[in-house]
Formats: sequence, C-alpha cells, structure tokens
Amino acid sequence: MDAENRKIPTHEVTYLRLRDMILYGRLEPGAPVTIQGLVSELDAGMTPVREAIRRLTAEGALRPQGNRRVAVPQLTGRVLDQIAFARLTVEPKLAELAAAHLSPPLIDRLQVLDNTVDRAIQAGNIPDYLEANHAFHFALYDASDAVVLVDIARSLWLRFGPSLRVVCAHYGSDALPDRHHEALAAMRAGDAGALVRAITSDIAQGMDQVRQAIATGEI
Amino acid sequence: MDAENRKIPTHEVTYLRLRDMILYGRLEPGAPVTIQGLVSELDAGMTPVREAIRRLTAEGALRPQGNRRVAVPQLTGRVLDQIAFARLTVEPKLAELAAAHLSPPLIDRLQVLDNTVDRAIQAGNIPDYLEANHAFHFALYDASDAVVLVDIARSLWLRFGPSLRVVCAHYGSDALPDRHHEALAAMRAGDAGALVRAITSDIAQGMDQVRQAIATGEI
DNA sequence: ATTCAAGAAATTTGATCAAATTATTGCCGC
DNA sequence: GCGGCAATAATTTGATCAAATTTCTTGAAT
Repeated sequence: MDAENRKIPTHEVTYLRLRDMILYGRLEPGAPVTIQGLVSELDAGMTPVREAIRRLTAEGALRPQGNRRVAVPQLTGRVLDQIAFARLTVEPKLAELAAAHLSPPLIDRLQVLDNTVDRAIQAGNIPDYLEANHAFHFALYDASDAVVLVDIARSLWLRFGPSLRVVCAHYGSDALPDRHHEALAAMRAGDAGALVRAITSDIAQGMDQVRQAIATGEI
Repeated sequence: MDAENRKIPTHEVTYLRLRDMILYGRLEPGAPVTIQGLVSELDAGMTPVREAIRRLTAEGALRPQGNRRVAVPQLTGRVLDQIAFARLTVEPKLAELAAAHLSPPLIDRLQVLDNTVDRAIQAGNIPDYLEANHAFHFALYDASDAVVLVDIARSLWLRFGPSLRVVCAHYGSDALPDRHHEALAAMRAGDAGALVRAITSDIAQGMDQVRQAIATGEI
C-alpha cells in the first residue's frame, strides 16, 4: 500500500503537512504545537514530527517558548515591518529574475492559477484563496531559478500565513490584494518593469492590510 | 557533571556545535555530513543529531543530496550573487536599525571584538578571524532588535561560511575586508549614514573576494 | 589468461519506532 | 500562598528495519 509512499520519507510528508497547516492558517497565531498532539493528529511517529517541528522553527514558522514547547508566533507591528521590508526587496527581485525565464506555457499556467484565485475570492473561500495565491506567487518565483531568494521568501510567507488567515476572516475576501491581472498583462507584454511594479503593489497592499489589523488590535 | 548543561537540551548543544563547524569552515564545501559520523564525533544520540541536521538544512547551511544524505553545499556564482544581493539589503538595514540603539558600553564591546579581529588578522589566524568577525557583525546586528532580519542574515552567513574559509586559506588573511574601524568611528560620531556605508563596503568587499575565488576556479 | 561487466553479498548509512528518562505544569492539601 | 505530588509532555537512547553504496564474485568475450 505504501508503494509510492516509500519514495517520500515520513518526516518529509509530516513536514509538508504541518507547513501547510501553518501556511494556510489552519493553526492560528498563539496556538500551541505539541509533539504528542501532532503524533496523534497526523499519525506519524515521534521522530518525524520532531524533525518537522525543528525545520519549521528554523524557518521562523514556529517559535520556541523557552519551556521546551513551541507555538505559532503572534505577529507584532515590529515583526511585520521587518517582513514587509524583506518581502519588498526579495520578491520584486524574484519577479525581475523570473521575467527573463518566462515562457508562454508558464504564463498560461500562471493564468490558470490566477483564475483559481479569482474564483476563491468570489466564492469567499478563504482557504482556497490562500492556497491559490501562494501557488501563483511561487510558481512565478520558482521560474527565477534563484533558490536562495526563494527560500527567504518562503520563510517570510510562513511568518505571516497564520495572521493573514485571521485578517481574511475578519475583513472577508473582497478587499484582498490582487494585482495579478496587472502582473499577467505585464508578462504577456514582456515588460519586466511593469511586472516588478505589479508584484510590489500586491505585496504592499497585502502587508498594509495586515498592518491595519494589527494596529486596530484585531489580531 | 551536566549540572548546568541540563538547562540546555542536547539537541540544542548539538545544533550549535554543528553550526559552528559550518560557520567557521571546519567542514569544507562538498564534505558529506552523516548522521552516524556526527553521533560518534559529537557523541550525542541519534535524535539530537538528526534534529540539528534538519535545522541547518532548513537554514540553507546543508544541502540534501537526493539520496537521503546531506552535504556542505558548494558555492556557485549564481548562488553567491543572491547571497550578496540579500546581504547588501538586509545587513545595512540592520546596521541602520542598530544605530538607534547604540550605547557607549555596546560600542566599547564592539571595539574589543574588533581588536580581536585585528589581532587574528595580524597573526594570520583564520579560525579566530572568522569567529571574531562573525561576533562583531552580529553583536551589532543584535542591537537592532530585528529578529526576522537577523535570522535572514544568520542564514546567509551560514551559506558562505565554508567557502569563506577556503578563500582565506588561499589568499591569507591580509586582504581580508575590515571596514570595522570606519564603522566604529561612525558609531562614536553618531553618524548612522556613515555606519551604513561602512558596513555596506565591508560586505561588498568580502563578497567580491569570494566571487573572484569562484571565478578563477579556486573553490 | 586477462579484462570487463553484471549481479550478489556485505557494509554503511538513514528512517522509524517504542521504551525509559527528565522536565514542566497544575492541582491539592496544608 | 507554599510545597509537594500527580499528570502531561519533551528528551534521549537503543533497537530494528530499509535503502543506498561499495566490494566481491563470477562468467563471458577477447
């Protein structure tokens, strides 16, 4: 039964599952993450769960609480400013690098992903929106072939994932940032500068949304 | 015997030890890192070693090789460019943020660290240089109180640590970047702009050194 | 007879689990 | 409140299994 499962080790699968739980906000900020809890929830052994937790802690997705426990971090204004600063330098750069490698089939794939984003927004389906939005951005970034910067971007997304989910739940999915149409138009036109500007706006908008939620104490 | 050691869990100690081995170039680029090897070398159990490896892999300090093994990554020009780009945005920003929190005692401590750097350079002691240089930069960065950006900087340093060691071994310690005097003068003068420029030069110089070594095939 | 290659055995290394140990938390009686 | 006891959870070890690599063997072709 584990014919194909045997290719991917349990600790990797466990990591991916826990990572998605954080990334798509199925764990809210402040939620404690216990080893034993995950052992029974994901029914994996203790070692794979431990490794997944360590990896995500190293990526900033989880925070050690001093007393050997870890929890999903709560975003503060200070932390958000740092995330925004880093995103606004790294991700536009990734878009610029990706622009040099864009092919019609890739643009089509991005279009499909963005259609999913639109549908999720219209349906008010937040989990789907978060997943599709993430997929859109990283499909683009992966084309940059800049692994180091993509790693940094991934880590940053993990840091605001849980809070973004909360923000969406409060404000609904209407006011969500979506400069993807602009971005796609720029890609089709082969205009790297316009692509960079679209991505930059998208990020700035998203970060502002979270910033306001923090300022008004909603998170 | 482990009376005070018991406060810090083994997996944490193991992580720090392995991290320093990478950071200060005691493992050279391309070197394989085996679990069992570390179990006997660091004499820790298998689980702590596994966790240390996972954490460092997540930080980009180690690279999975497809076949369940990990190794110290070999720097390529492409990767170095990304590291340089990220360092040149993150670390000057950290210096700028730190400038607002600089106190005379901290500046004195930085001076002491830089003296150690100078002594190591004059003595041609590369391991000491690497350690003191790292300590100088991160004592400054830590003052920024910007944990997210410091995490990113740490990860970047881990990525070039092993190669920097090789470069130093080739070129000797004379041509090593050291704009620390400028930086310290700027701190004493309370000139944040000058501090940022000094740190920027220091980084640019260091990255260029490594870039040349890669270009001439020395790494 | 020598060389080379394919395949099998042995060795090394990684993955996973279960049990024993140790720390932390929270409750209960004082 | 305070101190200790029970419950919960994290840490660590060692054993066992699985995968990958290396070494050894064997047999066919030259």
